[in-house]
Amino acid sequence: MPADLNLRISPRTVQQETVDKLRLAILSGLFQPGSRLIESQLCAQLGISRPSLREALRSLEAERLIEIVPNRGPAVPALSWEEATAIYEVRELLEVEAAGRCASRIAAEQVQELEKSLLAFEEAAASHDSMAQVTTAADFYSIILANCGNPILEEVHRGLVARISFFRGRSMSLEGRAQSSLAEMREIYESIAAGDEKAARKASKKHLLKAKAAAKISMDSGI
Amino acid sequence: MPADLNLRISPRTVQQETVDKLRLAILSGLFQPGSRLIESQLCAQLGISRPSLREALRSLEAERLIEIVPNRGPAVPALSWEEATAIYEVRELLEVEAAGRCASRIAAEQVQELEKSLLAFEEAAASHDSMAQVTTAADFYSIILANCGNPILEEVHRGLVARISFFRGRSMSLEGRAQSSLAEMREIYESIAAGDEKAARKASKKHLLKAKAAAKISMDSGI
DNA sequence: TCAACCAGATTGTCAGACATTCTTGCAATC
DNA sequence: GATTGCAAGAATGTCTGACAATCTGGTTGA
Repeated sequence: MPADLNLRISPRTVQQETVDKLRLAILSGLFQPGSRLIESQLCAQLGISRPSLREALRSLEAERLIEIVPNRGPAVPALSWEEATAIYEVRELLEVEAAGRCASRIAAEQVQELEKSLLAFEEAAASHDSMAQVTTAADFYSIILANCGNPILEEVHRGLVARISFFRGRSMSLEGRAQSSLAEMREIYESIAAGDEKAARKASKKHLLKAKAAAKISMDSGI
Repeated sequence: MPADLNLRISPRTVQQETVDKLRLAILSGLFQPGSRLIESQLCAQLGISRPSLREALRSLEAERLIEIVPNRGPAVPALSWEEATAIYEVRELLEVEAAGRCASRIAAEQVQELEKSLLAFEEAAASHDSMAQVTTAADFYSIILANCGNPILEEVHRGLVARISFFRGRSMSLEGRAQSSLAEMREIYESIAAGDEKAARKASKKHLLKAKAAAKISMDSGI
């Protein structure tokens, strides 16, 4: 038996469930950026006590998914474009690296998985369900990140992407963005499948820059 | 008055104080990796209630400075070398980028500050106070990170460095490491002061690789 | 119109309680 | 002797209830 196999079964606690539910609510846009969260309301909605809720809120605060100002309580932060840009830049750094590493080390089995997720995105892109588009695109990336050989890279990346989920959802519903996104992702996939590290980096960088540009457009237009 | 100036004064809450104290205790090595933290003991030592403590612990858990296993409670994680390597790799990615950006955008005033911190490290390196060495070296980096123009890069970097503080302390007390570290840092400083982005990246990368190697040695020798 | 003020809402923090789970030492069994 | 089973104690997960400090919005008074 491998020594590092963690056999411990972790019972899901109330606080974990709460963190997951709230995180999902934020990422899916149920809580709009800028809106405040009222402890008593959330307790009632979730059917939990205040201490449990507050623990969950502290976790989300540390993840930067909410902000808690003393005596004002928690709120979903409204990202400025400067902050979003900074996140996109770091994300580029990580994602390009991950794509490159992934290309030179991914197993055949995972390549198939990656292809499958690309097809799933293709289907979503054909529809006009921007929620499904964001989800399937996220799956595609997470397979790449999971196969880059560095779990920290994956972890940090996930944290950053979560913080710009708002922009991702809006930019994906931009006219023609899903289709061009599909083309870029296919290029990434081809490079990785071919084991071409350099091409994978290049394709990944191109995709990121376009995604960022799309996010900028959607932000400027929408306000 | 600039619109983005945040004039809100934030009263420091019990939970913030607690997070800071505990974080410092972990970073300074007061709590050894692997050791478990007992809520009741910490409450008594810190003079706070259990709910406040638990909120603070959740924050630290989200920062990955402690691990909380359901029904077993919090503990300081003992980093494996694989995990440490992964962190060093991402840190390299971020730090090299930061050094490069810093070189091409830092103001003269900040260069002076950087020089001052280099001198402080020089002094610490001459002594044999490895605690002071780690602190002053951390100051040096944080000035670079603060001037790279990307606050997210800075934030993520700080989080990663915190998680390997244990290794940093040990490797710095390695024979001759402080002196060679000083030489590497001086090279970084010179490049940045000269505004030479490429050289700054190169020097920064070299420094990181050596730091990582030193950490490996200290780990292998010390168990 | 504007400033002061007051009531309600909300958060920060604590104390205490109890069920569940983990740990550990000891006894019993093979 | 090694292993299993059990029981007591310790520690955690969660809840209820409470109260002071702070914030918010509207009303009153100048």
